[in-house]
Amino acid sequence: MDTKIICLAVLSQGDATGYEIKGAFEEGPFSYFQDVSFGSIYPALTRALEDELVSVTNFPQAGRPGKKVYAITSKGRGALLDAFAKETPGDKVTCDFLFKALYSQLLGPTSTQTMIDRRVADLGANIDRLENCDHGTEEMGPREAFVSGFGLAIYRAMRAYILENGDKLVAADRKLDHAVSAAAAD
Amino acid sequence: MDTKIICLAVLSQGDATGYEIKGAFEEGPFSYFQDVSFGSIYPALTRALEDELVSVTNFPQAGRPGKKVYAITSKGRGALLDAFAKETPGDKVTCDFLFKALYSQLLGPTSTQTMIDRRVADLGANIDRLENCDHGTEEMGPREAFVSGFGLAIYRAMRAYILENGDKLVAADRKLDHAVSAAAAD
DNA sequence: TACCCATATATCGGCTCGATATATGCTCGG
DNA sequence: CCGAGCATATATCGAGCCGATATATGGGTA
Repeated sequence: MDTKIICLAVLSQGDATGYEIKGAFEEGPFSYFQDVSFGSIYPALTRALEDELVSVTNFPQAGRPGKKVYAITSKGRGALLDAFAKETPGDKVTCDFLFKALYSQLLGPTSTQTMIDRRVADLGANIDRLENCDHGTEEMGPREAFVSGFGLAIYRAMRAYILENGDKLVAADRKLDHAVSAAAAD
Repeated sequence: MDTKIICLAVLSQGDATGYEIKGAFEEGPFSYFQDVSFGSIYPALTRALEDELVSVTNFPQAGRPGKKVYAITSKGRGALLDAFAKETPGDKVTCDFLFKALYSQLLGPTSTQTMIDRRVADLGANIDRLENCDHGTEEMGPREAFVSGFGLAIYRAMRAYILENGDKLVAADRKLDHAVSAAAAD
């Protein structure tokens, strides 16, 4: 999703600084599907300001760099609604693990097994985080619960699949290893 | 995954042109988790050539632009192995649908329902494609089967979750709608 | 015949990420 | 009691990526 739209969406629920916009996604249950870097946010806010989609108020602070609190304008609200009305591109599971799996013969059976174990552990950590988040501190609305539950369901499905089929990947690499050894013995 | 590494990985299984490297991912069962654009491939191949990770052979063709067939070098093989040995960043489910779901009050119940229906249909199409691919034409090795099966499992989990919980999202938007109407009536 | 598609390479603008710079107060461990 | 590191807060830069566009032409289809 376009950084400009992310900013507008956050601002539609209340004024915020660039720092706070990043904070809305970098931790909490939503970091699994969306994150934004400062290198995107600040230029995006500047562009949005030029297009009059947002307005700024400066709050100089002693010592620290002054806060710049952004607010969405009615033009910005229109742009946000337009973007939401447009059709969304399909989902994408971006995952280096899958790419490596496709070429696991480069790793060999031992490293492949290590990679699988690491991925399962990683997914477990993510699942724990989302589960605890669920019972967590502040009240979670139905939308937040839906998105967080979605992540939980996907992560569980990933782990289950890897746990069930990972050995086939290792077996393929082991078979190739034997074939190479046999050829070398000739 | 770095485009340079994608190119090297494809070339490790045989010489290819830039056009063929793109073809390896843009269709077939692997497009769901990885794709590369020409705008990335050609510059990446040029850089790899400068770093002596690949070599080229030119095949001028009558009429058409000449094919440039790339081959991986031993230095390139080393770089590929290094990249595979490094730890991978965790998976990411990039999905505009989830972002919109988080802010579905901007859409209202009707549009939210439409969005959900469209997403379910879309996922169904993807599932069909992966299922048919599975029984498909050419022989699929265990690695290809693993990756393709992974996609199938994830898409099914997504669809199941949305089918089961989508109504909660719509209900939240409907409730808000009523509240707004009541406030307007005051 | 006209049009679009497949083959094939290449570049450009705009955008994104990750790293880095700047500036300061607060907290925690040694 | 002092320094390290972290939280707050903005901003910029280089490298790389995506999508669109340009170029060139043979083959198939309406």
